[in-house]
Amino acid sequence: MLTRIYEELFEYFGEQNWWPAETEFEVIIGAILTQQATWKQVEKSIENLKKENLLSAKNLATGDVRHVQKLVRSSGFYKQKSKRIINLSKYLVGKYGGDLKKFFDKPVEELRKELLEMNGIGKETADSIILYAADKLIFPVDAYTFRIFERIGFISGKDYDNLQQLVQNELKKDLKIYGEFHALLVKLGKTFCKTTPVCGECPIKECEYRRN
DNA sequence: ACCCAGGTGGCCC
DNA sequence: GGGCCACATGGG
Repeated sequence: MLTRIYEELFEYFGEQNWWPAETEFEVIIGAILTQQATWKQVEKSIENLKKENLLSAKNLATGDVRHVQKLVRSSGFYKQKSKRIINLSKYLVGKYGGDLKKFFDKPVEELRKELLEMNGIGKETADSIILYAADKLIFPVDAYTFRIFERIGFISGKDYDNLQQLVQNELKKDLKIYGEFHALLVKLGKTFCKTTPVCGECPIKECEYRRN
């Protein structure tokens, strides 16, 4: 069933090519900045950081908090987010010399646990980083994914690990497919499956919501 | 003017 | 373990 939905989405929306970033570090920063914010807002912040040459763990680790606050302001929650990306950078420099290859070089579960210990990194952010930056097989679940699968009638309630398992058990274990599926669900959510639904041209035929 | 966005952490029960 | 709430800018 999920594979079928994946194919419907891919056919309707086309390839999404996530994550939009030039470097692995940029994926990490973007993943934190985009929490409860739109990608448009994050793009501005990323651009600002890039101009100031702050998109590397070593440089950001020594960045001035007030300065970084101004640069990421557009992403919202800018005080906590600036503190968090600087702290994370310090950690990466302190423990891995800022070398992400070393940071990522461990089993998925170990990497996930390490990420979740960081302040400001929860399950979705951790899993996004693991999938899109570390290139390891794990499926990120976000608010759209919950909403869509709930309306389809596939789940009830918001159990992250449960939904993640459901997807991972059914979907072909392939990095490209995991990455595309997550991106396509976000695309679907933004387009048709908003808080107040606009089902109209939605490509998901098996959705319970439109039948009722 | 209100609602929402590619969440997370803290506090309460 | 679940149910609130603060965190904040910017677009519809």
